[in-house]
Amino acid sequence: MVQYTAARLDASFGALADATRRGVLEQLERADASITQLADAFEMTLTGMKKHVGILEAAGLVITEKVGRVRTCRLGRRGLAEEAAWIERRRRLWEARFDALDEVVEELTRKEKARGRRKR
Amino acid sequence: MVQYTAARLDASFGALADATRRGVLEQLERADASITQLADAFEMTLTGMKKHVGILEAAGLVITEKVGRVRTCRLGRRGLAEEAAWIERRRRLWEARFDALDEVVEELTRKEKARGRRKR
DNA sequence: GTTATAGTGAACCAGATGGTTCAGTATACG
DNA sequence: CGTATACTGAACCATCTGGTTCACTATAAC
Repeated sequence: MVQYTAARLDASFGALADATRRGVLEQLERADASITQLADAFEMTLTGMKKHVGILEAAGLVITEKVGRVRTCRLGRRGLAEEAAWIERRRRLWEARFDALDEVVEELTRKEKARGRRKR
Repeated sequence: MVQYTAARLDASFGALADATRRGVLEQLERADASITQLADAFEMTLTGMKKHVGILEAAGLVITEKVGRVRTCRLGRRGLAEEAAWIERRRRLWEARFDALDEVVEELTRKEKARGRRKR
């Protein structure tokens, strides 16, 4: 699952659109953790935290493994490559667009000044 | 508004978690557009599209200006800098974490092989 | 074998989301 | 002036979200 780009971006941006889930990811950067540990860290019920982990897992950002009665969560190896690529693409194109706009503004300003010199 | 990081990331990742809204951004990369044009392009009611634009605007990704009866939408200058930074940070830290893990695995593999040589 | 721990699943809740329709208002056009 | 266009706002709808509680299962620990 989480394979076609549009659905994948829906899932992962959706997963990132929540401060608790972003916090969980940052937590897992430091160390793998059980559901209980995460629930404690974010002052939430086990059930609530399990839902968050489920969303992160469905988005492919986290993987979990249950050993005995403990489910350990760790960062998914897939990471955020696709998301980063999408955003970077936007940034590059937007900047190009803004630069073009800036030129127009500059041009107008130059003409305005020239007109000012002539008229005033 | 859209100023403090956590709330800003909530808003912008939330805005990006929808294919229509991502599509609108890509559309605006090519040219500014009115609500009507966007609604047509995405086969949606005016009202529906206005809501999407509202969400993008609240996230600071789009700015709009109404002249006469037409509201023109364009890309917001703020762009996706903060979002890109957050994601890139994650990527760098995750890679470091995976590299560390890889070393452990490699170490174990090496030991395993050495043991194999001795015993077999 | 009893008890404590870790997680799971179902059901519920209030509020958000993604859409619609319908009834306006404001502006442009002839 | 009268009509068409472009948007706006309110209300409604089904579904999803983020959270809870409660009842249950599976595993550890004594």
